[in-house]
Amino acid sequence: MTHFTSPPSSFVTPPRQAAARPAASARAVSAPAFTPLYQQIKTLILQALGQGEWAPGVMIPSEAELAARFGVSQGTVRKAVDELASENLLVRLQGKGTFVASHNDPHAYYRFLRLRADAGETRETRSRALSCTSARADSAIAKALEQEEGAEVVTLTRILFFADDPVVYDEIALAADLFGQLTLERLAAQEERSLYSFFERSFGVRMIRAEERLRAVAARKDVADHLGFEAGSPLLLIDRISRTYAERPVEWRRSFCRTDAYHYFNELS
Amino acid sequence: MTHFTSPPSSFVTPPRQAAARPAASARAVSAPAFTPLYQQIKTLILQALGQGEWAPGVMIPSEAELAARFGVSQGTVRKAVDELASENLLVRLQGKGTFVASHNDPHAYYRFLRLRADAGETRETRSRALSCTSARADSAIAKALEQEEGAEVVTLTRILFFADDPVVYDEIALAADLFGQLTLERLAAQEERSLYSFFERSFGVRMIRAEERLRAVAARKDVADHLGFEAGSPLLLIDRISRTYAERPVEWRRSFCRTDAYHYFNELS
DNA sequence: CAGTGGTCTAGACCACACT
DNA sequence: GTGTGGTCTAGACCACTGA
Repeated sequence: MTHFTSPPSSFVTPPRQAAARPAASARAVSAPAFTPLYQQIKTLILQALGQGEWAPGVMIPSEAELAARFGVSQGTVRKAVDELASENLLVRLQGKGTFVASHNDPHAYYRFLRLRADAGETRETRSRALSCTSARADSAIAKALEQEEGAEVVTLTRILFFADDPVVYDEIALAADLFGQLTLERLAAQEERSLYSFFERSFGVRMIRAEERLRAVAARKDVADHLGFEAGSPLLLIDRISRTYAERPVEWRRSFCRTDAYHYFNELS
Repeated sequence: MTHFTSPPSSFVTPPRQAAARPAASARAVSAPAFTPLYQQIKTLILQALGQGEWAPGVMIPSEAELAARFGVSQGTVRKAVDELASENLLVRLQGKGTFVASHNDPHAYYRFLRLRADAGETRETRSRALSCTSARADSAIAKALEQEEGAEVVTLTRILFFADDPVVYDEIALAADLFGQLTLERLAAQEERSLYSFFERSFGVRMIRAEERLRAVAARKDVADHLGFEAGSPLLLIDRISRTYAERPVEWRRSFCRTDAYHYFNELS
């Protein structure tokens, strides 16, 4: 399909203005706006990803194939894929192909872990699950997961160690429809690099985005005990909401972090 | 200049492989690698920015002009400008032109401020400078600013208010060669939206990147007093190093933040 | 070698903002 | 209307990977 002269294909229907624009009387404000072809392609690829057409870690079709499939030029596919790659949903490897991003990729092991040791490069982490139960969402968790208060969630707690040093205590709540089969046994048995690798491989849920809100708090007694810290000492509290495809929130997490020899690193630009 | 057939121009000298690659014996590992044209263009634009050829906020030449100036196609310039825009060094405005990013732009007022009120959208901030003196860099500040220990720096302290609520206490150290003329009077007199707007307009120094390291600490007595807080209460400590062009670090900053009704917001992807 | 992504060009036309 | 950036195409060739 060419952008200018060919009839719209059944796959992609670029809203050519004359026909696509609603009558002026139908919309008072805010023009319908023009959606570029590459954006539509991006949406189509996103849908394929969301529907699991391509599993995490596998190669997606080549640019030429995608161009043929969607009836656009390779350059247009390229722009769509470029954006998805810059959003960390795809990974391009020259000479090899384009792959679905996965938390099992070595480069992504610590994609969501901003905590670092003050000295040394070591991020040898290990976790110990403490509990895993079914529970009812309180108002904060329900709101975060966009569910009704009292909805069923799976909750778990764990400790994260940096080189055998207990540094983070996590309280996690997961959407029950996706993680209903999670048990402490399965958590203890898994040997993945990160919880998200485990979720991805065992539950087919890929976390693609997250928001964090950080605060300084005084350590609760139980948390302090887990971290070998004194109650009342300052801890970094991180509330995180993680989302999968289509922006669906599926994890709420509250982390308590020791920052006596560790810090949260962030780059601004 | 065409990529394939024309001789190299004096502006851009793409390292064509046959001639440019050093003899195998000269390098043991790690090939010299190929540098794309658009990368070279990007570097040239970056140099022009660093040398102040275009002031912050002004429009840079159109893509067609830049293409002519550098002897490449418009598409190549476009790719270079695209990347600089995605790094927040340039701002593209369809129909208007491409502009040098500035901390005076409304959309950039809070570019480096990740602190938000828990409730409400208001980020009406105001600051009060407390002190401004010349000092010697201690080892931490010297290291951050890539100077010798004991080098002269300008130090200042201030309080940042959110809607008349004192929320952040800042200790700031600045490279003396750039900010030697800064005084408490000038700080008190300035009415810019942010310190970086002020630095940009009055000292010609544009902050383009920063790194932050966050920790939870117990409030020092003096800091607590400034924030109307109790000494020993948990505060969020943020160490920031800000850089101008060519990655040069020019500001070290330590912020103590109340997080009782505010939080540090971050997005992960 | 073939297949992948990566670069570069040239040209046409669209969307948007001014004047 | 003119000028700006934005989209799209078609085609050529380069760089890298792995069989």
